[in-house]
Amino acid sequence: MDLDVRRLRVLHEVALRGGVTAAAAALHVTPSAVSQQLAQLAREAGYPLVERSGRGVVLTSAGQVLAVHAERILGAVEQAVTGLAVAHRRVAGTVRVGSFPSAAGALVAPAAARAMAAHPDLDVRVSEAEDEQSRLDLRSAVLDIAVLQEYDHVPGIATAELDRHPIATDPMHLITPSGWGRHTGRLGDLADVPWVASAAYTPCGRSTLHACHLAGFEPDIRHRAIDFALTLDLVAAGLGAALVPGMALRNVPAGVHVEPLVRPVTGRRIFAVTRPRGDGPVHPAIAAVLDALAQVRPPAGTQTTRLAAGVAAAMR
Amino acid sequence: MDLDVRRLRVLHEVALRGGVTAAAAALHVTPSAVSQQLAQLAREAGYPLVERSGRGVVLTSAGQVLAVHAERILGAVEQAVTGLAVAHRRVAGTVRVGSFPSAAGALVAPAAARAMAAHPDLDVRVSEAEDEQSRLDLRSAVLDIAVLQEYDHVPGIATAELDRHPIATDPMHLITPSGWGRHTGRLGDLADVPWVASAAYTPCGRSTLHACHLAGFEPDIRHRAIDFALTLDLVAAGLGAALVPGMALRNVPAGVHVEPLVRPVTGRRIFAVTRPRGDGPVHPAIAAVLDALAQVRPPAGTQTTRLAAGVAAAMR
DNA sequence: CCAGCGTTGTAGCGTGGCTACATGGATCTG
DNA sequence: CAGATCCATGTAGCCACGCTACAACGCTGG
Repeated sequence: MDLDVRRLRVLHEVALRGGVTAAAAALHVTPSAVSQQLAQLAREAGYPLVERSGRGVVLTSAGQVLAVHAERILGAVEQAVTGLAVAHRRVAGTVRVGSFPSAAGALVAPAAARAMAAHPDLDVRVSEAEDEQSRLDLRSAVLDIAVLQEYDHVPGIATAELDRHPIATDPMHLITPSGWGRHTGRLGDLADVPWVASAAYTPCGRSTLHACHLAGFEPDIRHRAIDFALTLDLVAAGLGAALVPGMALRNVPAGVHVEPLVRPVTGRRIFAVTRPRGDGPVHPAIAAVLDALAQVRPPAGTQTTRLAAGVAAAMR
Repeated sequence: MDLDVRRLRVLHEVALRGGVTAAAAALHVTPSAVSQQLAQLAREAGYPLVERSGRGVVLTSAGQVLAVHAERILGAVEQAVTGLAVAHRRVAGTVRVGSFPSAAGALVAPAAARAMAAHPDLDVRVSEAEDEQSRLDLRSAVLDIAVLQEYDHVPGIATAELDRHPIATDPMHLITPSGWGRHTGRLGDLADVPWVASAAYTPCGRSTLHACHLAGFEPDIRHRAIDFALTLDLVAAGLGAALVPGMALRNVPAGVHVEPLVRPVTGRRIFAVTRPRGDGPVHPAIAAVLDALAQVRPPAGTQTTRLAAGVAAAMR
């Protein structure tokens, strides 16, 4: 009984994505192929692994057990590949990095360029995605590094069982139309103005709300943006004040006043996660990108604090 | 890059057996198939894994690294199967036990019968083999349990990186033709008689020699046996004295006097080894056989001491 | 230097996995 | 409550991969 890795990857993907169709999409095959592989794996394992539930499927207890082991096995395979690269001290190959939008341009793009310049055989690929999708893609080896964020006082994404590499802290800034002239840096002084915020389902939107509550008022949110560029434009148009992380302040349009938020001080932590490597080494190519991420200086105009200390050390 | 388990098993086998042909034999395929799989694996890994050396091949450094990881991966796969069986508390399947000759009949056969009687879905298969071959077959998953021996003062087989389960200690006995009448139990009193010993390359043969040296004399070894039955027949024929472990004394022919060796006291330890399971559980079927091995009472006439204590505990 | 062993290439066959399509069950909607 | 939709699973057929059998080649030991 030999439990092919290919099949185990299928099971893992079904467990991760919650269905045959989603797993098939992630694996770039048809649902039929996934279904057949699952059936074959169940035959080999001796127990049914999934059972139908409504429109979809759920894992049986055997399926859950095997899925957990599958992730370990896939990890062991990855460690073998890493072992080969480490033995040859070769920084080469493709590293796929997923990042939430505002860090993708400000942090990941320069880090990718820096890493590729330093290592000619290294190929870094960046993809912009929301945190949760990055996390899933990381676990299913679509990505090698996920750059995630965690706002103060807002529950972050679950990163247990993933390796965490701090990159930077990014304090919130208060932006107001220049014409207002109310530049105290204190949130409480802006309780009576209209607000611009990120969408309610985003951690930034939740963070804004929480910060206002800390300052003792309920913000009158008139406009909702997804992209920080729109937030800036709305503020530039005089339609309200907003709270944005420093990294979003690379290209501030005219008519916007920026100041650090001094009361209450709040912000977000930016960090990278990788698949757990146990007690083994990090793949040299991934280590090179993590290094570049830790060392990149955010573009002028941002107020982000680097956290290079310890990151390079943590990688080896 | 996905490194199929099947291929990794091929590499592992080549590393273990030291050649393509030997690995092919162990895997029940032709050498050509092994060679092709190896070439394919090298292509996937990105490095050559073997290089020709004289008539055979040796692993490159990359090959060695990958072989080590291969064993871990194969272990992880086995732990997955074990996890399924444990989750269903099902003592079923085939357990292959390899044993050195004298324990195979005295210990393993009754243990196998006992285990199969207790668990109807359990299939135990016994094969007699020398320690070193059992060890190799255990590591390449041809066997699930290897029953090995270790004589006092004789270097035993390397069992590092294998899980060890003590079964019994087996003290040496002095056997002499009945007619001699020299029954002191002391080796030193038999310095001037002819001897029968096991072949020089066997640990028992070496043990006999060492015991005589401890007693201060060089034995005059006239006859060499492989099987203890022949040893007994030679002694029964009056051709010499011999030193044999208690377990070999199940069917003592007429004309042989048996007494425990009291000076010097020496013997062998009998133990089972299994593939390392890390911090995971033992497969229920294997645990059942280990349990039976620990609990079996050696047939009447032997002088073996059971070591049941702690074995059952160690298994869970 | 030849015989033999061991590994590697090549042709051909069989197995197995994939796609495309069809089927069947469950949920949502008008 | 029926039709639409979504999701998983069977079926047929094609393609790719791995195996065997056979041949060739290199090294070693007598």
